Formats: sequence, structure tokens, C-alpha cells
Amino acid sequence: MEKVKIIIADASMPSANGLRDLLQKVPGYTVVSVVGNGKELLDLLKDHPCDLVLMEVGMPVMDGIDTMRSIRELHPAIVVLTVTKLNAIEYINSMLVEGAKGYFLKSGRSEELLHAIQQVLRGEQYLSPAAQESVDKGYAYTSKDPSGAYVGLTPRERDVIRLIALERTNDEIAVHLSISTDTVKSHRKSLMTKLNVRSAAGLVKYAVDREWI
Amino acid sequence: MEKVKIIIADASMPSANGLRDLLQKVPGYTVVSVVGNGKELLDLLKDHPCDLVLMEVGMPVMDGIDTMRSIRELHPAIVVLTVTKLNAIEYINSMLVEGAKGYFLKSGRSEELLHAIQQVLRGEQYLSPAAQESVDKGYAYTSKDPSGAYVGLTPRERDVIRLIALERTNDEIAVHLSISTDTVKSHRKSLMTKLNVRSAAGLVKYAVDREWI
DNA sequence: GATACAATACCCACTAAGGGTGAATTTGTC
DNA sequence: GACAAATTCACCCTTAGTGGGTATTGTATC
Repeated sequence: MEKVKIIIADASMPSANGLRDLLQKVPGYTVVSVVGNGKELLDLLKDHPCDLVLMEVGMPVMDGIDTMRSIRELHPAIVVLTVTKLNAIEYINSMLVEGAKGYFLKSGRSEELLHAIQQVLRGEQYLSPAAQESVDKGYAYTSKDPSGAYVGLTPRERDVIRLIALERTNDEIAVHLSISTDTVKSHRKSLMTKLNVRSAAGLVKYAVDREWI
Repeated sequence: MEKVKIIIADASMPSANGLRDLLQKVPGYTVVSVVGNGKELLDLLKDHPCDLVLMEVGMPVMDGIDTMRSIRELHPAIVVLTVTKLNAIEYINSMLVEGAKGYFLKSGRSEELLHAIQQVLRGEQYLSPAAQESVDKGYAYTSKDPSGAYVGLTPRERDVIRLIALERTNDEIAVHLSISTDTVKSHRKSLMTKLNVRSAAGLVKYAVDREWI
């Protein structure tokens, strides 16, 4: 019987290695590769297929949510289990909407992770208890979109949110991007509406969590 | 010969387990415990001494910097190696000032971590290349304190910075803490001066990084 | 009792950000 | 070519935050 081929996508070395070591102990599993961001994962998948991906949401270069969308498009058969420390509802919702089969929080126990893997491999959804609780409590960032559709940011909006998180004022951002201050304000307003936050604080948290800064 | 007793303090399960598994393979080392935050660590140290602590900066309940200060006071003989994903200068500086012997970034390789451990156990300081680079570039948050003294926040300032990160306005914070809006502004000013940031964005990043939200 | 600091509160002036509305232009896709 | 989406820009007005002070009280610590 073929072993389940697993790839781990996590920028944090001890975390990625910890997952690898844990899974290598399981007879039916084989970790074929460990990558540090979404781009590396997609490059690898081009000619190295696998059955299961364990993926962190917060990764540099290309984060988990964007990566998830590409995987669903390019490799629909791959099962993805999110393995992250982020338990905010917007990430859970985003990952599930984009097609992740499960959402496991890193505060959980190893045995629970193995259980989660078995469950998603069987085709069932898995959510960590705390994640399930967040989902039950309702949607914070996504309340304006009850359909559950993913709220994507445009490239320009990402430019702006990054600079906001870097403590730049609207004027400075305008100079940096060679656009008018009014345009920066436009993007800022779109960002706040999309992410359903009330102030710059919410934008900064979003950018920090996703490791965009 | 006695084995080196090691405790790992890291709230992230795969990360903590990854470190534990890595160290258990080394003949001279023994991981006596794994804890999830600074408070658990200090409780454990009361009657379970150890030689080396690997500690993450970002931990819930009690973060690495506060924990470091207590360790230096209560258990001066224990060698602490910071093992974190945070590479901002203020954390590096804070941990070193508080008495950590080394600062290892989780993006580094396992062999490098073992090398770092050997180095701090010999009594030498260790810094990850990227961390060394940050130090060379100068101090961002701590530029106003060239002596390198740790910039500590008072309990009230922590209340305020947390609420700022939670997107509360000054008025809301005032009501929540039962103080006047002017007092909130006073705390806000102190925070920005102490942390040497220009706007709320810097405060939010600080709070998010330290997992205070 | 003197010192230091945290916490509280107030003043003033100025700048930045938030919220609403509308619209032109480019870009890519069907 | 029609359509949707992204990007750009311009007004309006209101509120919130920033930066500079100063000052009082309480509470440790020396």
C-alpha cells in the first residue's frame, strides 16, 4: 500500500521540523518535503505531487490564504490541513472558504493533530475546538459578506496596508507609491470596509498576522 | 557526567515538540520539561532547577522579556537562549539586556541551533546572523535609551496598549478603565515615547508581536 | 522625610485619519 | 465591443490622534 505523501509548508524551523518528526513516526505517512512559504510550495507541486499539505497561514513571500486559492485551482485533489497559531475568525473562514479541509491550532496536542490528519484524509472536515468556537461565535472580519466569499485584497491595497503597518502616514505613502494622498485614502477606506475594521489598528494586526511586514 | 538539563518555553506545540525531539537526540542533553508560557516556567523552576532554557519571546500570559527579567533575578545561574521568530531589534535588545545569553531565529537551521546552544553553554554570546545584522544597524525602538536599559511598560500602560490594539478609541478606553480621556492620552504619549514609535501602528505591532492581544 | 515613579488630569495647537460621494482611466476577460 | 475590476483622483466635513506643556496625588523605596 502506498504511503500518504505529505508536504509541510511552515517558515518556522522548529515548528516545521517538529511536524516532520511527528509524522515520520507514523507508518503510513511519508513527509516528502518541507517548504518555507507558499511560492516554494507551488513551485514544488509543479512536478512533485503529494496527497496532503500541512500549511501555516502566516508565511513570508506568499501566505497561506493566497496559496490555498492557487492550490484549489491548480491541484484540486490535494487535501490541505491548516496548522497555525492564528485563531482569529477571519483566517479560519478564509482558509475554509478557499478550500482547506481542516484548521488545526498549534496550541493543540500532537495526538489531536494526528487525529485531525486522519479525519481530513477520510474526506471529513476538522476544526480545533477553539476554532470551532470562533466559527460558532460568528464572523468578525467577514460579517459584511454573509455568503462567506473570500475578501481578497488587490495588489495595490497590499502595498498600502504594508506601509500603514510600517507606521507611514498617508502623505508618506502617497510619495512612496507616486500617487496622490486622496488615492491613498481611497485604498485605506476600501481596506477598512473589506476587512471590517474601525481603525488603523485593525489593518496593522491583519498585516502583522499574515507576516506581510 | 551529568546531562545538561533543558526546559523549553514555547506556546506553539509543533515548535516546542520540534525543539524537544531535536535535543533529545543529543547524548549530553535531556529535556526535562516543556511549558507554554513564562508563568508556567517560573512555577516549575521553583522546585525543578535546570541548566538551560530555550525560550520564545511571544508567549501568552507572560511573555519572554518579562520572564527573562524574573529569571535573572531568581535564578541567575540559568543560561537562557532565546528561540523566536521575532527579529525586530527591540526584542533582541530587550532580551539581551535582561540577561539572555543568545538570540536564535527560528528561520535558522537545526544544526545552527545546536551550535548556538553549545556556544551559550560555554558562556559565550550567540546571535543569529540576521539578529546580529539588526543589532549592527542600530536600535529602532530603543534609540532614546543609548545605555541599553530595558524600556519597561507599567501595568496601566499595558492595559492601554492592549485596548489600542483592540481598535478601541481613547474615549472607549477611558470608559473601560474608568479614567478620563485625557489620562488615556497621557498613557498613549508615554507609550509612544517609550517605544519610540510615531503612531498607533507601532503600538499595535508591539502588542501583537508580544501576543498581548 | 526625601526621592522616584506611577497614575491621574488638564491646557492648547495642530495634523492625521475617518466617512461620504462621485467619477475618470486603465486593464483584463468573456 | 461589452463588462467587471482595479486604480486613480477630487471634493466635502467631522472626529480622533499627535505633541508640547504642567500639576496633583498616592505609594513605594531609600
